[in-house]
Amino acid sequence: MNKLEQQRREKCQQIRRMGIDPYGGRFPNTEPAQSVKNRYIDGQEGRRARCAGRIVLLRDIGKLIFITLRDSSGAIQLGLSKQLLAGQWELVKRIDLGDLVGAEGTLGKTKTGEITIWVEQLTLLSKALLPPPEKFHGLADVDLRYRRRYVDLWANPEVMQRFLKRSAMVASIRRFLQQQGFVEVETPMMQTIAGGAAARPFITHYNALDIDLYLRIAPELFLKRLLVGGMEKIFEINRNFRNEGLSTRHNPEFTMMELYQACADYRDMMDLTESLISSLIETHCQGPLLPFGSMQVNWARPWRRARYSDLLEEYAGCRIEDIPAVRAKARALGIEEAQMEDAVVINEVFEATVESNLVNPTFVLDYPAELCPLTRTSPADPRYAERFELYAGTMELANAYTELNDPDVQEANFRRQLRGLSADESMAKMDEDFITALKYGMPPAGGLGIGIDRLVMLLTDAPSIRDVILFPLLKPAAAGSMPESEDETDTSS
RNA sequence: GGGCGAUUAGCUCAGCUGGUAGAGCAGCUGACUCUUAAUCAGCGGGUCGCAGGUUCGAAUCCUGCAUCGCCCA
Repeated sequence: MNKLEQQRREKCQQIRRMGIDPYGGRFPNTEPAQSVKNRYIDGQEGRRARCAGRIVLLRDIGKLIFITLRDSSGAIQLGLSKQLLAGQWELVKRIDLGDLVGAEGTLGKTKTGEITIWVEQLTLLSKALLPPPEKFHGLADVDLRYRRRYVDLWANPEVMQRFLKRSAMVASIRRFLQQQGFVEVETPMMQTIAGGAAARPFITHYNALDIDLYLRIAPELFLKRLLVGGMEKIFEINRNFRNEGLSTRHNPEFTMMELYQACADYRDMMDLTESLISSLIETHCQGPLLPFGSMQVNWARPWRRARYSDLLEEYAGCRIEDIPAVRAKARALGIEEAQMEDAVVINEVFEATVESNLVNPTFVLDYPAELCPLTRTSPADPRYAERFELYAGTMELANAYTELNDPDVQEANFRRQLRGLSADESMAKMDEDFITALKYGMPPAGGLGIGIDRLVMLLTDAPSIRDVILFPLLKPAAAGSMPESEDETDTSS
Protein backbone atom coordinates (compact mmCIF):
# COMPACT_ATOMS: atom_id res chain seq x y z
CA MET A 1 0.00 0.00 0.00
CA ASN A 2 1.49 3.28 -0.95
CA LYS A 3 2.02 6.28 1.23
CA LEU A 4 -0.73 8.37 -0.28
CA GLU A 5 -3.27 5.70 0.53
CA GLN A 6 -1.96 5.37 4.08
CA GLN A 7 -2.35 9.10 4.64
CA ARG A 8 -5.92 8.97 3.43
CA ARG A 9 -6.69 5.96 5.63
CA GLU A 10 -5.35 7.90 8.58
CA LYS A 11 -7.69 10.81 7.81
CA CYS A 12 -10.51 8.34 7.47
CA GLN A 13 -9.81 7.05 10.99
CA GLN A 14 -9.70 10.59 12.36
CA ILE A 15 -13.09 11.27 10.79
CA ARG A 16 -14.48 8.08 12.33
CA ARG A 17 -13.20 9.21 15.71
CA MET A 18 -15.28 12.37 15.29
CA GLY A 19 -18.32 10.11 15.13
CA ILE A 20 -18.78 10.63 11.41
CA ASP A 21 -19.25 7.75 8.99
CA PRO A 22 -16.80 8.45 6.15
CA TYR A 23 -19.02 6.48 3.78
CA GLY A 24 -22.12 8.60 4.24
CA GLY A 25 -25.63 7.42 3.54
CA ARG A 26 -28.85 8.59 2.01
CA PHE A 27 -28.59 12.15 0.74
CA PRO A 28 -31.90 12.96 -0.97
CA ASN A 29 -33.25 15.94 -2.91
CA THR A 30 -30.08 16.91 -4.70
CA GLU A 31 -30.07 18.94 -7.88
CA PRO A 32 -27.70 18.51 -10.81
CA ALA A 33 -24.87 21.02 -10.60
CA GLN A 34 -25.56 22.33 -14.07
CA SER A 35 -29.20 23.02 -13.33
CA VAL A 36 -28.28 24.89 -10.14
CA LYS A 37 -26.06 27.13 -12.21
CA ASN A 38 -28.67 27.49 -14.93
CA ARG A 39 -31.36 28.66 -12.54
CA TYR A 40 -29.15 31.23 -10.87
CA ILE A 41 -30.45 34.73 -11.44
CA ASP A 42 -28.49 37.84 -10.59
CA GLY A 43 -30.06 39.74 -7.76
CA GLN A 44 -31.74 36.65 -6.34
CA GLU A 45 -28.90 35.46 -4.19
CA GLY A 46 -29.59 33.51 -1.06
CA ARG A 47 -31.79 30.81 -2.60
CA ARG A 48 -31.14 27.28 -1.35
CA ALA A 49 -29.10 24.76 -3.30
CA ARG A 50 -28.21 21.16 -2.58
CA CYS A 51 -25.76 19.12 -4.63
CA ALA A 52 -23.73 15.94 -4.42
CA GLY A 53 -20.63 15.03 -6.35
CA ARG A 54 -16.92 14.52 -6.44
CA ILE A 55 -14.30 17.03 -5.40
CA VAL A 56 -12.13 17.61 -8.45
CA LEU A 57 -10.42 20.86 -7.47
CA LEU A 58 -9.73 22.28 -4.04
CA ARG A 59 -8.31 25.71 -3.28
CA ASP A 60 -7.53 26.16 0.38
CA ILE A 61 -7.13 29.84 1.33
CA GLY A 62 -6.95 29.17 5.07
CA LYS A 63 -10.23 30.07 6.64
CA LEU A 64 -11.90 29.85 3.24
CA ILE A 65 -11.86 26.90 0.87
CA PHE A 66 -13.17 26.79 -2.68
CA ILE A 67 -14.11 23.41 -4.08
CA THR A 68 -15.08 22.47 -7.60
CA LEU A 69 -17.73 19.78 -7.26
CA ARG A 70 -18.41 17.63 -10.28
CA ASP A 71 -21.41 15.44 -11.00
CA SER A 72 -22.61 13.87 -14.23
CA SER A 73 -24.25 17.12 -15.33
CA GLY A 74 -21.23 19.37 -14.89
CA ALA A 75 -19.57 21.22 -12.05
CA ILE A 76 -20.33 23.90 -9.51
CA GLN A 77 -18.18 25.78 -7.03
CA LEU A 78 -18.66 25.31 -3.31
CA GLY A 79 -17.47 27.99 -0.91
CA LEU A 80 -16.57 26.68 2.54
CA SER A 81 -15.96 29.43 5.06
CA LYS A 82 -14.81 28.81 8.58
CA GLN A 83 -17.36 31.33 9.79
CA LEU A 84 -20.30 29.41 8.29
CA LEU A 85 -18.94 25.95 9.06
CA ALA A 86 -17.30 26.53 12.45
CA GLY A 87 -18.82 23.36 13.92
CA GLN A 88 -17.64 21.21 11.01
CA TRP A 89 -14.24 22.77 10.42
CA GLU A 90 -12.27 19.78 11.68
CA LEU A 91 -14.07 17.63 9.09
CA VAL A 92 -13.69 20.22 6.35
CA LYS A 93 -9.93 20.34 6.85
CA ARG A 94 -9.73 16.58 6.28
CA ILE A 95 -11.48 16.66 2.93
CA ASP A 96 -9.34 15.57 -0.02
CA LEU A 97 -9.43 15.71 -3.77
CA GLY A 98 -11.50 12.83 -5.02
CA ASP A 99 -13.83 12.61 -2.02
CA LEU A 100 -17.56 12.42 -2.64
CA VAL A 101 -19.51 15.03 -0.68
CA GLY A 102 -22.99 16.43 -0.40
CA ALA A 103 -23.41 20.12 0.25
CA GLU A 104 -26.30 22.40 1.13
CA GLY A 105 -26.28 26.14 1.43
CA THR A 106 -27.24 29.35 -0.21
CA LEU A 107 -26.56 30.29 -3.77
CA GLY A 108 -24.51 33.35 -4.54
CA LYS A 109 -21.67 34.76 -6.56
CA THR A 110 -18.11 35.43 -5.55
CA LYS A 111 -16.32 38.71 -6.12
CA THR A 112 -15.03 37.33 -9.39
CA GLY A 113 -18.50 36.34 -10.56
CA GLU A 114 -18.41 32.57 -10.06
CA ILE A 115 -21.76 31.03 -9.11
CA THR A 116 -21.12 29.42 -5.74
CA ILE A 117 -22.97 27.46 -3.11
CA TRP A 118 -21.98 28.97 0.24
CA VAL A 119 -22.11 25.75 2.21
CA GLU A 120 -23.85 25.58 5.57
CA GLN A 121 -23.84 21.79 5.87
CA LEU A 122 -21.21 19.52 4.37
CA THR A 123 -21.80 15.77 4.30
CA LEU A 124 -19.03 13.32 3.55
CA LEU A 125 -20.57 10.71 1.25
CA SER A 126 -17.47 8.65 0.55
CA LYS A 127 -13.83 9.05 1.46
CA ALA A 128 -11.54 8.31 -1.47
CA LEU A 129 -8.57 6.23 -0.37
CA LEU A 130 -6.76 6.45 -3.67
CA PRO A 131 -5.61 9.78 -5.06
CA PRO A 132 -7.23 11.11 -8.24
CA PRO A 133 -5.30 11.49 -11.49
CA GLU A 134 -3.55 14.71 -12.32
CA LYS A 135 -6.12 17.48 -12.10
CA PHE A 136 -5.36 19.24 -15.34
CA HIS A 137 -4.51 16.44 -17.75
CA GLY A 138 -6.90 13.93 -16.25
CA LEU A 139 -6.23 10.27 -16.91
CA ALA A 140 -4.29 10.06 -20.17
CA ASP A 141 -2.91 6.53 -20.28
CA VAL A 142 -5.16 4.90 -22.86
CA ASP A 143 -5.02 1.45 -21.36
CA LEU A 144 -5.70 2.69 -17.83
CA ARG A 145 -8.62 4.76 -19.06
CA TYR A 146 -10.35 1.65 -20.42
CA ARG A 147 -9.41 -0.54 -17.47
CA ARG A 148 -10.50 2.07 -14.95
CA ARG A 149 -13.44 3.61 -16.71
CA TYR A 150 -14.78 4.41 -13.25
CA VAL A 151 -11.97 6.96 -12.95
CA ASP A 152 -11.96 8.03 -16.58
CA LEU A 153 -15.63 9.02 -16.41
CA TRP A 154 -15.16 11.68 -13.77
CA ALA A 155 -11.54 12.60 -14.43
CA ASN A 156 -12.27 13.36 -18.08
CA PRO A 157 -15.63 15.14 -18.38
CA GLU A 158 -15.77 14.76 -22.15
CA VAL A 159 -15.87 11.00 -21.62
CA MET A 160 -18.92 11.36 -19.39
CA GLN A 161 -20.56 13.60 -21.94
CA ARG A 162 -19.93 11.16 -24.75
CA PHE A 163 -21.51 8.26 -22.88
CA LEU A 164 -24.48 10.36 -21.81
CA LYS A 165 -24.87 11.28 -25.46
CA ARG A 166 -24.78 7.65 -26.48
CA SER A 167 -27.52 6.90 -24.01
CA ALA A 168 -29.60 9.80 -25.29
CA MET A 169 -29.10 8.66 -28.89
CA VAL A 170 -30.24 5.13 -28.13
CA ALA A 171 -33.28 6.56 -26.37
CA SER A 172 -33.99 8.68 -29.46
CA ILE A 173 -33.76 5.66 -31.72
CA ARG A 174 -36.28 3.81 -29.57
CA ARG A 175 -38.63 6.77 -29.55
CA PHE A 176 -38.32 7.26 -33.31
CA LEU A 177 -39.10 3.63 -34.04
CA GLN A 178 -41.93 3.43 -31.53
CA GLN A 179 -43.49 6.53 -33.07
CA GLN A 180 -43.41 4.71 -36.41
CA GLY A 181 -45.27 1.80 -34.91
CA PHE A 182 -42.35 -0.55 -34.35
CA VAL A 183 -42.51 -2.83 -31.32
CA GLU A 184 -39.39 -3.69 -29.36
CA VAL A 185 -38.79 -7.39 -28.78
CA GLU A 186 -36.09 -9.59 -27.29
CA THR A 187 -34.90 -12.78 -28.94
CA PRO A 188 -32.42 -15.41 -27.79
CA MET A 189 -28.80 -14.54 -27.12
CA MET A 190 -28.00 -18.24 -26.72
CA GLN A 191 -28.74 -20.17 -29.88
CA THR A 192 -28.27 -23.73 -31.06
CA ILE A 193 -27.36 -22.49 -34.55
CA ALA A 194 -25.44 -19.23 -34.86
CA GLY A 195 -27.17 -17.92 -37.98
CA GLY A 196 -28.10 -14.65 -39.59
CA ALA A 197 -24.62 -13.35 -40.31
CA ALA A 198 -21.18 -14.45 -41.34
CA ALA A 199 -18.94 -14.66 -38.29
CA ARG A 200 -17.27 -17.12 -35.96
CA PRO A 201 -19.39 -17.55 -32.83
CA PHE A 202 -18.53 -17.96 -29.18
CA ILE A 203 -19.44 -21.37 -27.83
CA THR A 204 -20.76 -22.05 -24.36
CA HIS A 205 -22.15 -25.07 -22.60
CA TYR A 206 -25.51 -25.54 -20.93
CA ASN A 207 -25.15 -28.11 -18.17
CA ALA A 208 -28.82 -28.88 -17.57
CA LEU A 209 -29.32 -30.15 -21.11
CA ASP A 210 -25.67 -31.04 -21.67
CA ILE A 211 -25.60 -29.20 -24.96
CA ASP A 212 -23.31 -26.64 -26.52
CA LEU A 213 -24.86 -23.31 -27.35
CA TYR A 214 -23.65 -20.36 -29.36
CA LEU A 215 -23.82 -16.75 -28.33
CA ARG A 216 -25.69 -15.12 -31.14
CA ILE A 217 -23.89 -13.40 -33.98
CA ALA A 218 -27.20 -11.85 -35.11
CA PRO A 219 -30.87 -11.94 -34.11
CA GLU A 220 -32.03 -12.06 -37.74
CA LEU A 221 -33.52 -15.52 -37.99
CA PHE A 222 -35.54 -15.13 -34.79
CA LEU A 223 -36.87 -11.73 -35.73
CA LYS A 224 -38.04 -13.17 -39.04
CA ARG A 225 -39.81 -15.96 -37.17
CA LEU A 226 -41.75 -13.17 -35.47
CA LEU A 227 -42.78 -11.89 -38.90
CA VAL A 228 -44.17 -15.36 -39.54
CA GLY A 229 -45.92 -15.09 -36.20
CA GLY A 230 -47.71 -11.96 -37.32
CA MET A 231 -45.67 -9.19 -35.71
CA GLU A 232 -45.41 -6.73 -38.58
CA LYS A 233 -43.01 -4.03 -37.37
CA ILE A 234 -40.43 -5.12 -34.84
CA PHE A 235 -37.01 -4.09 -33.66
CA GLU A 236 -34.40 -5.23 -31.18
CA ILE A 237 -31.48 -3.28 -29.73
CA ASN A 238 -29.08 -5.66 -28.11
CA ARG A 239 -25.66 -7.25 -28.08
CA ASN A 240 -24.20 -9.52 -30.75
CA PHE A 241 -21.08 -11.56 -30.13
CA ARG A 242 -18.48 -12.36 -32.72
CA ASN A 243 -15.40 -14.40 -31.95
CA GLU A 244 -13.04 -12.29 -34.02
CA GLY A 245 -10.25 -9.78 -33.71
CA LEU A 246 -10.06 -6.56 -31.76
CA SER A 247 -9.49 -3.27 -33.52
CA THR A 248 -10.47 0.37 -33.36
CA ARG A 249 -13.64 -0.68 -35.21
CA HIS A 250 -14.30 -4.11 -33.69
CA ASN A 251 -15.23 -5.25 -30.21
CA PRO A 252 -16.25 -8.90 -29.79
CA GLU A 253 -19.51 -7.85 -28.18
CA PHE A 254 -21.22 -4.94 -29.83
CA THR A 255 -24.66 -3.42 -29.98
CA MET A 256 -26.89 -3.85 -32.98
CA MET A 257 -30.26 -2.38 -33.79
CA GLU A 258 -32.12 -4.73 -36.08
CA LEU A 259 -35.62 -4.16 -37.42
CA TYR A 260 -38.10 -5.81 -39.77
CA GLN A 261 -41.10 -4.36 -41.51
CA ALA A 262 -43.67 -6.55 -43.24
CA CYS A 263 -44.70 -5.68 -46.77
CA ALA A 264 -41.70 -3.40 -47.24
CA ASP A 265 -38.47 -3.79 -49.19
CA TYR A 266 -34.91 -2.49 -49.10
CA ARG A 267 -35.92 0.83 -50.65
CA ASP A 268 -38.17 1.48 -47.66
CA MET A 269 -35.26 0.54 -45.43
CA MET A 270 -33.09 3.10 -47.17
CA ASP A 271 -35.61 5.85 -46.56
CA LEU A 272 -36.06 4.73 -42.96
CA THR A 273 -32.30 4.63 -42.34
CA GLU A 274 -31.79 8.07 -43.78
CA SER A 275 -34.58 9.66 -41.79
CA LEU A 276 -33.66 7.86 -38.56
CA ILE A 277 -30.02 8.88 -38.61
CA SER A 278 -30.85 12.37 -39.85
CA SER A 279 -33.24 12.89 -36.96
CA LEU A 280 -30.49 11.78 -34.58
CA ILE A 281 -28.09 14.29 -36.06
CA GLU A 282 -30.71 17.01 -35.87
CA THR A 283 -31.35 16.29 -32.20
CA HIS A 284 -27.86 15.56 -30.96
CA CYS A 285 -25.27 17.07 -33.32
CA GLN A 286 -24.31 20.29 -35.02
CA GLY A 287 -24.82 18.98 -38.52
CA PRO A 288 -24.82 18.47 -41.37
CA LEU A 289 -21.01 18.65 -41.52
CA LEU A 290 -19.52 16.48 -38.79
CA PRO A 291 -15.82 15.83 -38.22
CA PHE A 292 -14.68 12.24 -37.92
CA GLY A 293 -10.97 12.05 -37.21
CA SER A 294 -9.23 13.74 -40.10
CA MET A 295 -12.36 13.38 -42.23
CA GLN A 296 -15.30 15.68 -42.66
CA VAL A 297 -18.55 13.79 -43.19
CA ASN A 298 -21.36 15.63 -44.96
CA TRP A 299 -24.65 14.20 -43.74
CA ALA A 300 -26.80 16.56 -45.80
CA ARG A 301 -29.70 14.76 -47.44
CA PRO A 302 -30.25 13.12 -49.81
CA TRP A 303 -27.45 10.60 -49.35
CA ARG A 304 -25.73 9.09 -52.33
CA ARG A 305 -27.18 5.83 -53.60
CA ALA A 306 -24.74 3.94 -55.78
CA ARG A 307 -24.80 0.48 -57.24
CA TYR A 308 -22.17 -1.94 -55.97
CA SER A 309 -21.05 -2.66 -59.53
CA ASP A 310 -20.74 1.04 -60.38
CA LEU A 311 -18.58 1.68 -57.32
CA LEU A 312 -16.40 -1.28 -58.21
CA GLU A 313 -15.86 0.17 -61.64
CA GLU A 314 -15.25 3.65 -60.22
CA TYR A 315 -12.61 2.66 -57.65
CA ALA A 316 -11.22 -0.70 -58.79
CA GLY A 317 -11.38 0.15 -62.48
CA CYS A 318 -12.95 -3.12 -63.52
CA ARG A 319 -16.42 -4.07 -64.61
CA ILE A 320 -18.14 -6.62 -62.40
CA GLU A 321 -18.99 -8.88 -65.34
CA ASP A 322 -15.37 -8.92 -66.51
CA ILE A 323 -14.18 -11.67 -64.22
CA PRO A 324 -10.62 -11.93 -65.68
CA ALA A 325 -10.16 -8.22 -65.07
CA VAL A 326 -11.48 -8.53 -61.51
CA ARG A 327 -9.15 -11.45 -60.82
CA ALA A 328 -6.22 -9.57 -62.27
CA LYS A 329 -7.03 -6.66 -59.99
CA ALA A 330 -7.24 -9.05 -57.05
CA ARG A 331 -3.79 -10.44 -57.80
CA ALA A 332 -2.45 -6.91 -58.09
CA LEU A 333 -3.85 -6.26 -54.62
CA GLY A 334 -2.18 -9.36 -53.25
CA ILE A 335 -5.39 -11.34 -52.84
CA GLU A 336 -4.97 -15.10 -53.29
CA GLU A 337 -7.92 -15.51 -55.61
CA ALA A 338 -7.18 -18.84 -57.25
CA GLN A 339 -9.31 -20.94 -54.89
CA MET A 340 -12.11 -18.40 -54.54
CA GLU A 341 -15.37 -18.28 -56.39
CA ASP A 342 -16.03 -15.24 -58.55
CA ALA A 343 -18.37 -13.54 -56.10
CA VAL A 344 -15.86 -13.90 -53.28
CA VAL A 345 -13.08 -12.39 -55.37
CA ILE A 346 -15.32 -9.54 -56.40
CA ASN A 347 -16.10 -8.78 -52.79
CA GLU A 348 -12.45 -8.93 -51.76
CA VAL A 349 -11.62 -6.40 -54.45
CA PHE A 350 -14.57 -4.24 -53.45
CA GLU A 351 -13.47 -4.14 -49.82
CA ALA A 352 -9.88 -3.38 -50.76
CA THR A 353 -10.64 -0.57 -53.17
CA VAL A 354 -14.02 1.01 -52.52
CA GLU A 355 -14.59 1.14 -48.78
CA SER A 356 -11.79 3.53 -47.89
CA ASN A 357 -13.30 6.11 -50.27
CA LEU A 358 -16.79 6.20 -48.81
CA VAL A 359 -16.56 9.19 -46.49
CA ASN A 360 -19.95 10.82 -46.99
CA PRO A 361 -22.92 8.57 -46.25
CA THR A 362 -23.41 6.26 -49.19
CA PHE A 363 -25.91 3.50 -49.78
CA VAL A 364 -24.16 0.73 -51.66
CA LEU A 365 -26.88 -1.24 -53.42
CA ASP A 366 -27.43 -4.47 -55.27
CA TYR A 367 -24.82 -6.93 -54.07
CA PRO A 368 -23.87 -10.03 -56.04
CA ALA A 369 -26.61 -12.50 -55.16
CA GLU A 370 -24.20 -15.31 -54.21
CA LEU A 371 -22.98 -13.20 -51.26
CA CYS A 372 -26.50 -12.82 -49.87
CA PRO A 373 -28.17 -16.14 -49.06
CA LEU A 374 -30.86 -14.49 -46.91
CA THR A 375 -31.81 -11.83 -49.45
CA ARG A 376 -34.34 -11.78 -52.26
CA THR A 377 -32.81 -11.31 -55.67
CA SER A 378 -33.77 -8.47 -57.94
CA PRO A 379 -36.74 -9.33 -60.19
CA ALA A 380 -35.10 -7.34 -62.98
CA ASP A 381 -31.73 -9.08 -62.74
CA PRO A 382 -31.44 -12.16 -60.53
CA ARG A 383 -27.65 -11.95 -60.47
CA TYR A 384 -28.07 -9.21 -57.89
CA ALA A 385 -29.65 -9.21 -54.47
CA GLU A 386 -31.82 -6.44 -53.11
CA ARG A 387 -29.38 -5.56 -50.39
CA PHE A 388 -27.67 -2.36 -49.37
CA GLU A 389 -24.96 -1.46 -46.95
CA LEU A 390 -24.62 2.07 -45.66
CA TYR A 391 -21.09 3.43 -45.41
CA ALA A 392 -19.96 6.62 -43.75
CA GLY A 393 -16.56 7.73 -42.57
CA THR A 394 -15.25 4.66 -44.50
CA MET A 395 -17.03 2.37 -42.05
CA GLU A 396 -19.84 -0.05 -42.67
CA LEU A 397 -22.71 1.31 -40.62
CA ALA A 398 -25.81 -0.54 -41.70
CA ASN A 399 -26.92 -3.53 -43.71
CA ALA A 400 -30.38 -4.15 -45.14
CA TYR A 401 -32.27 -6.57 -47.36
CA THR A 402 -35.45 -7.21 -49.10
CA GLU A 403 -35.90 -10.39 -47.12
CA LEU A 404 -36.05 -13.73 -48.84
CA ASN A 405 -39.36 -15.39 -47.92
CA ASP A 406 -39.43 -18.32 -50.36
CA PRO A 407 -38.67 -21.41 -48.24
CA ASP A 408 -37.41 -23.49 -51.16
CA VAL A 409 -34.98 -20.85 -52.34
CA GLN A 410 -33.87 -20.27 -48.76
CA GLU A 411 -33.23 -23.96 -48.24
CA ALA A 412 -31.24 -24.18 -51.45
CA ASN A 413 -29.19 -21.15 -50.43
CA PHE A 414 -28.43 -22.70 -47.04
CA ARG A 415 -27.10 -25.79 -48.79
CA ARG A 416 -24.81 -23.86 -51.06
CA GLN A 417 -21.40 -23.12 -49.63
CA LEU A 418 -19.20 -20.74 -51.56
CA ARG A 419 -15.68 -21.86 -52.23
CA GLY A 420 -13.17 -19.47 -50.69
CA LEU A 421 -15.32 -18.83 -47.65
CA SER A 422 -14.86 -20.82 -44.47
CA ALA A 423 -17.97 -22.02 -42.66
CA ASP A 424 -17.50 -19.15 -40.22
CA GLU A 425 -17.39 -16.59 -42.99
CA SER A 426 -20.55 -17.89 -44.60
CA MET A 427 -24.12 -16.98 -43.85
CA ALA A 428 -25.19 -20.29 -45.29
CA LYS A 429 -25.90 -22.43 -42.23
CA MET A 430 -28.80 -24.83 -42.43
CA ASP A 431 -31.55 -24.02 -39.96
CA GLU A 432 -34.34 -26.53 -40.45
CA ASP A 433 -36.73 -24.83 -38.08
CA PHE A 434 -36.29 -21.54 -39.87
CA ILE A 435 -37.21 -23.25 -43.14
CA THR A 436 -40.26 -24.71 -41.42
CA ALA A 437 -41.23 -21.23 -40.30
CA LEU A 438 -40.93 -19.92 -43.85
CA LYS A 439 -43.13 -22.75 -45.07
CA TYR A 440 -45.92 -21.39 -42.89
CA GLY A 441 -45.57 -18.13 -44.81
CA MET A 442 -43.46 -15.10 -43.98
CA PRO A 443 -44.73 -11.82 -45.39
CA PRO A 444 -42.45 -10.01 -47.80
CA ALA A 445 -40.40 -7.68 -45.67
CA GLY A 446 -37.59 -5.22 -45.44
CA GLY A 447 -34.95 -5.81 -42.78
CA LEU A 448 -32.30 -3.44 -41.46
CA GLY A 449 -29.39 -3.62 -39.05
CA ILE A 450 -27.50 -0.60 -37.75
CA GLY A 451 -24.31 -0.90 -35.73
CA ILE A 452 -24.98 1.33 -32.76
CA ASP A 453 -21.38 1.58 -31.56
CA ARG A 454 -20.11 2.70 -34.94
CA LEU A 455 -22.99 5.12 -35.34
CA VAL A 456 -22.12 6.71 -32.00
CA MET A 457 -18.44 6.80 -33.03
CA LEU A 458 -19.35 8.73 -36.15
CA LEU A 459 -21.73 11.12 -34.46
CA THR A 460 -19.43 11.88 -31.52
CA ASP A 461 -16.15 11.86 -33.45
CA ALA A 462 -14.72 8.98 -31.42
CA PRO A 463 -11.55 7.52 -32.94
CA SER A 464 -12.01 4.05 -31.48
CA ILE A 465 -14.95 1.79 -30.73
CA ARG A 466 -13.46 1.53 -27.25
CA ASP A 467 -14.35 5.16 -26.72
CA VAL A 468 -18.06 4.44 -27.09
CA ILE A 469 -18.22 1.15 -25.14
CA LEU A 470 -18.09 1.69 -21.39
CA PHE A 471 -16.13 -1.47 -20.68
CA PRO A 472 -14.48 -2.65 -23.89
CA LEU A 473 -12.93 -6.08 -23.92
CA LEU A 474 -9.29 -5.98 -22.82
CA LYS A 475 -6.67 -8.56 -22.33
CA PRO A 476 -6.64 -9.33 -18.59
CA ALA A 477 -4.03 -7.23 -16.83
CA ALA A 478 -0.90 -9.27 -16.16
CA ALA A 479 -0.34 -9.97 -12.47
CA GLY A 480 1.50 -7.10 -10.85
CA SER A 481 1.49 -4.99 -13.99
CA MET A 482 -1.16 -2.64 -12.70
CA PRO A 483 -0.18 0.15 -10.35
CA GLU A 484 -2.21 0.06 -7.17
CA SER A 485 -3.57 -3.37 -7.91
CA GLU A 486 -5.34 -4.72 -4.85
CA ASP A 487 -3.91 -7.98 -3.70
CA GLU A 488 -3.81 -10.28 -0.70
CA THR A 489 -1.68 -7.94 1.40
CA ASP A 490 -4.74 -5.92 2.43
CA THR A 491 -4.79 -6.24 6.20
CA SER A 492 -7.55 -3.77 7.00
CA SER A 493 -10.47 -5.14 8.90
C1' G B 1 1.28 -12.70 -37.93
C1' G B 2 4.51 -8.15 -39.74
C1' G B 3 6.27 -2.94 -39.15
C1' C B 4 6.75 1.46 -36.21
C1' G B 5 6.34 3.81 -31.46
C1' A B 6 5.70 3.75 -26.12
C1' U B 7 6.63 1.82 -20.93
C1' U B 8 10.79 6.75 -15.75
C1' A B 9 7.30 9.18 -8.69
C1' G B 10 0.12 8.29 -7.22
C1' C B 11 -0.92 11.30 -12.14
C1' U B 12 1.14 14.21 -16.59
C1' C B 13 5.81 14.23 -18.62
C1' A B 14 11.53 15.70 -19.32
C1' G B 15 16.10 13.04 -19.14
C1' C B 16 21.47 14.71 -25.59
C1' U B 17 26.85 11.05 -28.07
C1' G B 18 26.66 5.74 -21.42
C1' G B 19 28.95 8.81 -15.75
C1' U B 20 24.73 6.82 -11.05
C1' A B 21 17.22 10.55 -11.42
C1' G B 22 14.36 15.67 -12.75
C1' A B 23 9.92 19.09 -13.28
C1' G B 24 4.70 20.18 -12.75
C1' C B 25 0.42 18.38 -10.38
C1' A B 26 -0.96 15.38 -6.11
C1' G B 27 1.00 14.55 -0.82
C1' C B 28 3.08 16.46 4.10
C1' U B 29 4.37 21.14 7.31
C1' G B 30 3.53 26.40 7.65
C1' A B 31 1.04 31.30 5.88
C1' C B 32 -3.47 33.22 3.76
C1' U B 33 -11.67 34.79 4.09
C1' C B 34 -12.94 35.69 -2.79
C1' U B 35 -9.88 31.46 -5.31
C1' U B 36 -10.63 29.63 -10.74
C1' A B 37 -5.04 24.34 -12.89
C1' A B 38 -5.15 29.78 -6.34
C1' U B 39 -0.45 31.72 -4.51
C1' C B 40 4.09 31.76 -1.35
C1' A B 41 7.99 29.11 1.78
C1' G B 42 9.90 24.41 3.20
C1' C B 43 9.87 18.79 3.19
C1' G B 44 9.21 13.77 1.68
C1' G B 45 8.50 10.51 -2.48
C1' G B 46 11.82 5.98 -7.67
C1' U B 47 13.51 -2.08 -8.32
C1' C B 48 13.65 3.88 -14.69
C1' G B 49 8.07 -2.65 -17.53
C1' C B 50 10.73 -7.74 -16.78
C1' A B 51 15.10 -10.96 -17.76
C1' G B 52 19.74 -11.45 -19.76
C1' G B 53 24.16 -9.22 -22.27
C1' U B 54 28.11 -5.44 -23.50
C1' U B 55 30.92 -2.03 -20.26
C1' C B 56 35.10 0.18 -15.03
C1' G B 57 30.08 2.12 -15.15
C1' A B 58 23.38 1.27 -18.28
C1' A B 59 17.02 4.83 -17.56
C1' U B 60 20.35 5.50 -21.93
C1' C B 61 23.63 0.52 -26.12
C1' C B 62 22.37 -4.93 -27.64
C1' U B 63 19.07 -9.49 -27.29
C1' G B 64 14.71 -11.75 -25.63
C1' C B 65 10.00 -11.33 -23.20
C1' A B 66 5.52 -8.69 -21.45
C1' U B 67 1.85 -4.90 -21.91
C1' C B 68 -0.24 -0.77 -24.58
C1' G B 69 -1.01 2.31 -29.02
C1' C B 70 -0.98 3.17 -34.37
C1' C B 71 -0.51 1.12 -39.25
C1' C B 72 -0.51 -3.25 -42.42
C1' A B 73 -2.07 -8.48 -43.48
